[in-house]
Amino acid sequence: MSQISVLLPDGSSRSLPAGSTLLAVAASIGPRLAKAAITGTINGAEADLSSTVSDGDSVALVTADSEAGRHVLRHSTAHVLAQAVLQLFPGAHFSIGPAIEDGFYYDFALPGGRTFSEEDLSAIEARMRDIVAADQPFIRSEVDVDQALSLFAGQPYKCEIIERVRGGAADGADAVEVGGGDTISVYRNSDDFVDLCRGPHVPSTNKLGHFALMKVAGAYWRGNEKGPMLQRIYGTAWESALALKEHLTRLEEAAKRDHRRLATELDLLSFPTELGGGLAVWHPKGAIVRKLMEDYSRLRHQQGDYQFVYTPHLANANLFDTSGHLGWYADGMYPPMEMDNGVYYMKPMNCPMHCLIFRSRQRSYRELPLRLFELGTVYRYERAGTLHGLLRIRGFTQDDSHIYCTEEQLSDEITSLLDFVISVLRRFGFEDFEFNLSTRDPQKSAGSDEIWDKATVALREAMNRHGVEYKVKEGDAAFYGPKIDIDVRDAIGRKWQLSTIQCDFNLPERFELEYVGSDSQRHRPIMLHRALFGSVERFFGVLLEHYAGAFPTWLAPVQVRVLPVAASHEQYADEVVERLVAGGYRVDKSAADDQLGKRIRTAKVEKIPYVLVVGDDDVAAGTVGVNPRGGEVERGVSVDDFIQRLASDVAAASQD
RNA sequence: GCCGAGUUAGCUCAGUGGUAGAGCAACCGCCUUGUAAGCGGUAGGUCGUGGGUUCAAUCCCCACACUCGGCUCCA
Repeated sequence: MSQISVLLPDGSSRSLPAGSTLLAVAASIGPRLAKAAITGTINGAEADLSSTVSDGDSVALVTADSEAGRHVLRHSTAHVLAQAVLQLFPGAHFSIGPAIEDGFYYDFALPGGRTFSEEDLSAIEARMRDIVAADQPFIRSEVDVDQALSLFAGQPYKCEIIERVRGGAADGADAVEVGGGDTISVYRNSDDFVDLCRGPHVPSTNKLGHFALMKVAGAYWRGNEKGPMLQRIYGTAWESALALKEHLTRLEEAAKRDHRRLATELDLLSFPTELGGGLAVWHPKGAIVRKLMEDYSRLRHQQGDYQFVYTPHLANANLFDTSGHLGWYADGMYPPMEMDNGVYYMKPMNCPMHCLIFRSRQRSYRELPLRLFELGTVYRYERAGTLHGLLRIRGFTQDDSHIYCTEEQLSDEITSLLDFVISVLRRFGFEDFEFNLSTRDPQKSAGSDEIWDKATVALREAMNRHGVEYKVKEGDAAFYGPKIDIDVRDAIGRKWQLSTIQCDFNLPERFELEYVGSDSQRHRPIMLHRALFGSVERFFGVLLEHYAGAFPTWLAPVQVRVLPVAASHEQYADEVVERLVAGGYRVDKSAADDQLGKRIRTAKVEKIPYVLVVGDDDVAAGTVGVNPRGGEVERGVSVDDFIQRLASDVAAASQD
């Protein structure tokens, strides 16, 4: 038998008999790898371990503890889920089941419109474990469209996917199922279960097992809300029991940070039913944090040469006709209010009003860039099922600015805005930023191609000049222009979209905005929409989760709590409180009605940055015992020293 | 808006076709406390709202509101 040679990732080559499989390559490297490998790549293309390699191929093996490996595990586990469901629910239809971040899902339609219950999930999971224990191989084969249609007769969703392959329209989720090309690949696990799939898959179900079914939810077939609603089962799968456990622990930790839970526990705000969905009331402790955030924002805008404006919450429908909002987004606006002199709407955005301010008198090029800033409260009629705590809300306040500038100023303005955004967000403890450029969706946009191109180029140029890397989201722009969205990573690595910088050639045209140039001629300004927090409410929610409720000292609702050890120390405690309050700090006292340990615990649960304990020693020496959040207790600190420490703590986090 | 699950004391949650319970919190006592829950007592609920079934509904049915998990949407 002739020998072939394959190239390994480390640059070495290995000689094997012709017709060897990827698994044989793994085995030739070592028995441990042969056991750990679940798939591989041949010349960069993903492949099953059973694939044969050819002379000169570059090959690599994929183990379960890599991102690619986990992806395969999850996809294979999704197949096991489908098999279990088809066995337990005769007549069930299955549609698609991809791997997703941390897990997988599979969509089904049950006979008679039945839905899955929690108990069903346990039964399905048990059946899945049987399938894993049965050590079923994943056997790949390729068929043509007609063979595929007969193989999946009685499975309308599968047949629809296959038909789309015939029509050459397979893409996205379909491609995951069938791959590209004329032939269709299928994977068979047993006599009664075969699924469309591009693969690759683990060689056998015994490579799986560290999974859990998480929840069941409705999902539209092909994501089309006019199409049928399927039943989606979500699961998670990992390479080891430990990795699975760690994932579940991470979920628990994230749940503890849930801003809705923290908002209630820390008495920050609430969503009274009487108020209506998606509307919040801010309690004193939430309101002070919000005020500090807003104060900081105002300070930075003032320093950044922005001009403050105020505009009303209501406007005549004519305004939103002019702006185009009624044309494009009437569905997202609160319904009209009929009044004797016309129809009024709650404002969904501040920009039309800022345009009116620009237009209120003649403008000179010497005034540009003109930066109008407002903490402007807007109302959007978000659909009932989309509301989500502070993150998706119907009444909210934008730290909104509209910048009017000349075409020549555009690039500089955007470049400096990028600095401004990053600088402000850093003050709130964010360090990781990701930039996205959203481009035009021809179906949902106003304005000419030329204008859009110009705006898109300006945004690209600015990011290139600034040296930030960015991703492009095709067709994700607002109707009036392309935008840069800025995502941040929070303390536990979750991604949040916060800031936005949007280029708009459209509104200046609609409002016929003009300035007088140095040539004495009238010109049309360009407009930038931008928000840093986005929505103050949403940003507050993100901050709550980011800090897990433990606001840094400069933002904490209560910065210091003074605890007299016993009633005899109350007077001294009051003196300490008075001194701190006089210094401008937010301080309170917990009287000696309860035992000290109890009061310390309460303060810790409230996540107060500093707990000061004062007793006999302190009264005698003019000191305090300092118990900082997350730090070591220190006795006998002079009040002056503590104030100094507090001042530097507050300053460190808030100064630029 | 769609699919599913929920809504019981301020909070977290038990519970039953015969008008309700715990822990924490609150309040009142006792304790006089040195770094994460001292002890005892009291009060607190039209069981989300409105209809219906029933001798009887917090429980079963319907509608609505709100919440949660997704889907869709997000200027």
